[in-house]
Amino acid sequence: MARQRSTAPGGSGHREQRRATVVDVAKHAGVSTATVSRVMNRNYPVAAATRERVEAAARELGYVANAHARALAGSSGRTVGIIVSELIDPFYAYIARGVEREATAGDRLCLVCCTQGDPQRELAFIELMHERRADAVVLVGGSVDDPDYRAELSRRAHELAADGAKLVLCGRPSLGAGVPTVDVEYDNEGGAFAITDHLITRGHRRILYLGGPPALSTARDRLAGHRRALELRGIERVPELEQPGAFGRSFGYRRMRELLRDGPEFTAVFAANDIVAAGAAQALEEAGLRVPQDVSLVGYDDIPVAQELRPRLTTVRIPLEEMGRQAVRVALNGGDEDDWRAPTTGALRLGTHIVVRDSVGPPAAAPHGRGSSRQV
Amino acid sequence: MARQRSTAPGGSGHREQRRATVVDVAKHAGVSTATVSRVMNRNYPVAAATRERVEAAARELGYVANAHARALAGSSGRTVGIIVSELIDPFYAYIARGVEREATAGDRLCLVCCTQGDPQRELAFIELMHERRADAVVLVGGSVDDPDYRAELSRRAHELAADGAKLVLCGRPSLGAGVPTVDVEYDNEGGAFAITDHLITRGHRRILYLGGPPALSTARDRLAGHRRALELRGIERVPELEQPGAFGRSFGYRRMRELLRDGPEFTAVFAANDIVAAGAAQALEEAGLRVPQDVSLVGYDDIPVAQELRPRLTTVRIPLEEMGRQAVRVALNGGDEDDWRAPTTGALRLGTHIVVRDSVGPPAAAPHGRGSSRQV
DNA sequence: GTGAAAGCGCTAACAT
DNA sequence: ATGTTAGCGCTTTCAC
Repeated sequence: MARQRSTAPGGSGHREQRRATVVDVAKHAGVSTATVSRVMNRNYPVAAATRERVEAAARELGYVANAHARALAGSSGRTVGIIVSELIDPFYAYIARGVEREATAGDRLCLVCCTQGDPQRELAFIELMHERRADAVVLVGGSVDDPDYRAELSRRAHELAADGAKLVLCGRPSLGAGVPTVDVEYDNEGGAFAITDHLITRGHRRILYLGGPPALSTARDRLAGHRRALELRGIERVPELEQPGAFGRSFGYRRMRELLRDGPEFTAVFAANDIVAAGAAQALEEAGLRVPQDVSLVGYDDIPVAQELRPRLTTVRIPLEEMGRQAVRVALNGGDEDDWRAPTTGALRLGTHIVVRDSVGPPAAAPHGRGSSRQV
Repeated sequence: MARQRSTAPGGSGHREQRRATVVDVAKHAGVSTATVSRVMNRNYPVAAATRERVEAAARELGYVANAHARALAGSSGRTVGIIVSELIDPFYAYIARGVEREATAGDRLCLVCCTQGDPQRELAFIELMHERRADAVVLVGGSVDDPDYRAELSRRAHELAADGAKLVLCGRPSLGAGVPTVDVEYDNEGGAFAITDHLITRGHRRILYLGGPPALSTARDRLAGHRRALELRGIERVPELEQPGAFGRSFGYRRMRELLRDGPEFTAVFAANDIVAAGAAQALEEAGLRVPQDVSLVGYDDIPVAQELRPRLTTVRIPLEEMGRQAVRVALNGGDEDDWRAPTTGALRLGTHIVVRDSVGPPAAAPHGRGSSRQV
């Protein structure tokens, strides 16, 4: 569908309202298009009087620059793309906020896409953003570990790089040394280690690890940190105490409920993220179990719901918004068309730390689980 | 700054990698650019064999279409813009989700901007999106009622319309009959009326209305609904029971705390939204007041936190995501360059309904407030 | 300080 | 079914 091209001159003296262009403005102001351009971009010496006239003409004609023509003619697309799996998930929303703010700060607009967890869609969106000549495409959150997928992603990264744009991996593992990406990560494994250790320090030995798709890098790293902490303290790993699954609230609720019925004994649960923790908390509540008296509970991410739960959730804080900011910051400044090493590759790893609130206590005298006495 | 024209990655014998264009692909495939275009857009008869060759050439050259050139040459920008005040606020996030999904469904990409509540920024973003030739610009959430601002907004609406694009007002009052906008609203006033009536029906007479910037249309409408319910039931309006303010959690918390210390008596609280309710809930909790035994509490929006609070919050549900969807749906289909009445103006009003959960009970024997006995 | 003109990469008539 | 050829609206040397 084309912009209205407006037919005909009509009989009346009205000129058809075709959108005004530089040419119109130039004519109207009695200058050349070059001058109009210079005025609009205010980046070139132009006589005050001339500028005044041009601006007046533009205003009068309701001139609105065409960003496409502008982008085509040379300068960058002034765009940053961000791809998340779900906008309403606070984890992604906070990162998106960081990206949006930094993009705006860098005088760019932000293209946003939601994959709903579909890697195929992710790839397609990268392509679309590349077509829009985005200066950077930020890929947020854990990724699956399919070789074909990684290969495709790498290919896209190269294509983008060939075009002077950057693919930013935010909170997911690097694609390897040869692939021109910018990596902005956080210490997933470390955070999980720290909070598990926190639990152990409080005396817990039987800790239930709950949630997180085993296929997602994020979830895998958290589980790895958890295991390392156990190992370091010489605590035997009990397979039934590892219950990965999904990252949603309903998973936390349902699985916890099942486990409460016929799962192993445990005195604490480490939910793979705060959302899962919220679900688990509900199951615990409905089972008449108190947190932290009967069972301790911790999460990961420190999104707002962590403070809304009762008791308030002890969890791992990630500098979400900061990650988003850094992602675009290094992508935009890290390779300013300077001829550094060919594809500018950056890496950044932000720290995490645990936030202690009220959901952890010493282990209950009678640990919870199959065959234990249940209070109801 | 131009696309990097530079050296190819690796030291091997690569030739200078300028981004491939239709011309390159055409040459490489031994066809004309027109054919390449037809293949890429798969919307025109092309011999299978030819198509095959072209596709191969494109793949081989790593051809990525230039969306700007494409947009310039005729077709639309394939873009929908959305402007919200804050992405991490679930109210906006859900609407944004609807917009994004519908945009994607309509084969468009989504430009997102956050104003952080600044009307000036809002205007600026509209302009930017117009420059990008967005097919629709969705403005989400309440607005201030400044005449100059409305005038500016109207001007932008006209400019957009002149360009075949639509300004969509989502959850905010129309700009008037003369202005070419698409309006997608929900029944703010009605929801407030309903939930206040719910409280009254349970026996409450002294209801505290808490939060919401008086300058925002959203907040004003909610307060209006509240007042109408009171009036209809013949309940006298007590000025001190109306405590507008902000839409944030901290406002709810602080003001509630102050009010608990030296405010008027009340048996129920109607928070202007769920976030404010969450803050109020905390203040209540800290004061040793139980909900709903000592005081009832309701909110507005029905965002996820409403289910996370204990007791679960009774509130007003708004079809947030649906609004977002409709916003782009009517904007995109409502005026398909057909020559209907000049500027296609649409309007849509979605319903709200209250969701009863556990935060409302009958009034406490001893109403809460200044001079009342407080349990601690 | 300002103008003229050559593209940027693509699509869409219009030919063939 | 495929090729030719104008532009789309803007920026940007290069002259003046």
